[in-house]
Amino acid sequence: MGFQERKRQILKLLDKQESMEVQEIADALGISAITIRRDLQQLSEEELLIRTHGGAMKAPPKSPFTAFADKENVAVARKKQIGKLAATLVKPGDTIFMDCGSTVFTMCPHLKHITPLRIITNSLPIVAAFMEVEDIHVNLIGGELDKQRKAIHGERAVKHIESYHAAKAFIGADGLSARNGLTAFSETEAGISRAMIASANAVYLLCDSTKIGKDSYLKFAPLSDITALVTDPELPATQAAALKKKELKIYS
Amino acid sequence: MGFQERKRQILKLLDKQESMEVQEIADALGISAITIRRDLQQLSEEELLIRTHGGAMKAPPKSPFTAFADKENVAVARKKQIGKLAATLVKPGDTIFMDCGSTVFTMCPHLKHITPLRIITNSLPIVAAFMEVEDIHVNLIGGELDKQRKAIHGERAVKHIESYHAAKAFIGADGLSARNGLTAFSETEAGISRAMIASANAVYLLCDSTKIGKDSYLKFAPLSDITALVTDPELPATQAAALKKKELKIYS
DNA sequence: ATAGAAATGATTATATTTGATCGAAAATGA
DNA sequence: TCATTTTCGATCAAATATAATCATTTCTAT
Repeated sequence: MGFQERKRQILKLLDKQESMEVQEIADALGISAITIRRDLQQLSEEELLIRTHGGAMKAPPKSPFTAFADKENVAVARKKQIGKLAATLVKPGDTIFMDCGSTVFTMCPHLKHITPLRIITNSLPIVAAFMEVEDIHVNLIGGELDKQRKAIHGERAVKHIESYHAAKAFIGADGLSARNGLTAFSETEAGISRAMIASANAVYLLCDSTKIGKDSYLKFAPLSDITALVTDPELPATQAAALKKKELKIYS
Repeated sequence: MGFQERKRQILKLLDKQESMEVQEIADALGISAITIRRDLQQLSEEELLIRTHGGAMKAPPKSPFTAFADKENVAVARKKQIGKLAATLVKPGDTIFMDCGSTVFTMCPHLKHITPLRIITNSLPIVAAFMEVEDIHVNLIGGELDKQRKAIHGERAVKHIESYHAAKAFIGADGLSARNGLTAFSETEAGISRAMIASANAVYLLCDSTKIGKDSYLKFAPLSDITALVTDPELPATQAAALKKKELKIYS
């Protein structure tokens, strides 16, 4: 068994075990502890795991192109549910806006068979997701690359969106409340969302229940701007009631 | 069994096995280990697998952005030379256009330390290449996604380029001759190149020697539009002379 | 058919990798 | 705090893989 192969094995073991001791790994692979130590050193230099005294721990998930940053990894299951549900609102032949949030991204796997479809987006992970899909046409919004969010932002991007029209827009938000409507962390992202809202017939807000009833710092759109909220079933009844009172339609 | 056939077989084996040792492959194909080693070296240069001490591993699934189509794999070494040379023309603080050709792409590794830098491009592989580079600012041209070329094309993309200005443009071509100037296969790509030429102070054409003296079907720019040609040292003297006669500067 | 080119295989010298040993450093428990 | 135990890092020797060189075979074009 070669060097690289062993590295893979170690990582695979760690994937299940969360953390392991040197001797434990050595026994599992039938190889001397000193060699395992060398491997661990290299792997930790590559930041594929965390070296500890006597062993190693699983590395915090790295973000390649398609992955999202750490903060996004909360409530993954909930987001996936939302993505699946939101995808049912899309029909073959639609033209849709999709913004760069991680919740919106979870729609992608469910969209692949709703063809033909035209997607206008500023999100690079979304572009990557449809790279191999024949009948989905992608229009990528141009502008400044935001490396952290893996998306395109800026004034030019807003202009770009304004020159298009779509039947439906799927957007995210960092907070949603009956009182303050849609709120966001980031000014630039909010600008994109606003532009999409303005250019779409129907606007669907994808927002998991943990964000509902909470406000982020920037108000960027009133509740009346959105056609419906798509969320998960764990939305507390009191929150649901408050939103319905404002005549907001809710899918969950 | 020919050389190409063997390569295919090796890749097929690896597809199932995840990783194999040299001797293992040699036995499976009934061929000497030394030859397998040579094959593996070539295959790893083409990035179709990962060479390890004692064997090889399946190539990691390429990110949908970084991979180029197969036809690009010809003349890899030549292209890399050109990329390295062209990168020396870039200075810290520059704003540059880069088009979506594979030759232009080879500049990327050499640009990572020329900072700060501002790159305006329609190429997704280039965007991916600089995703993790702090001091390189990327402006992605917006428009229709061309999945095959992993680039953005279309009328909107041309408009986008026209609204910017850059000190230098680095572009490719499918053919170059003293008689017909720059030629291309694809109408849409030619449109992008033309727009970049029009909005840059200096235009550098990156073109490997196999394409020089040949014409593709669409003439898209005269020789006088380009500041200099960057090519490899294998350019035949007769071709070089013909181009120099037209007052074209050549780096090789 | 034959010369030249390319691919393959064998051999040897060089590189890497592996495992062992031992002194130094770090963790553990009183 | 100190002593004990464990782990770590460096150096060395053995095993193994590789690169380089050359001879042989196979293919190609005339």
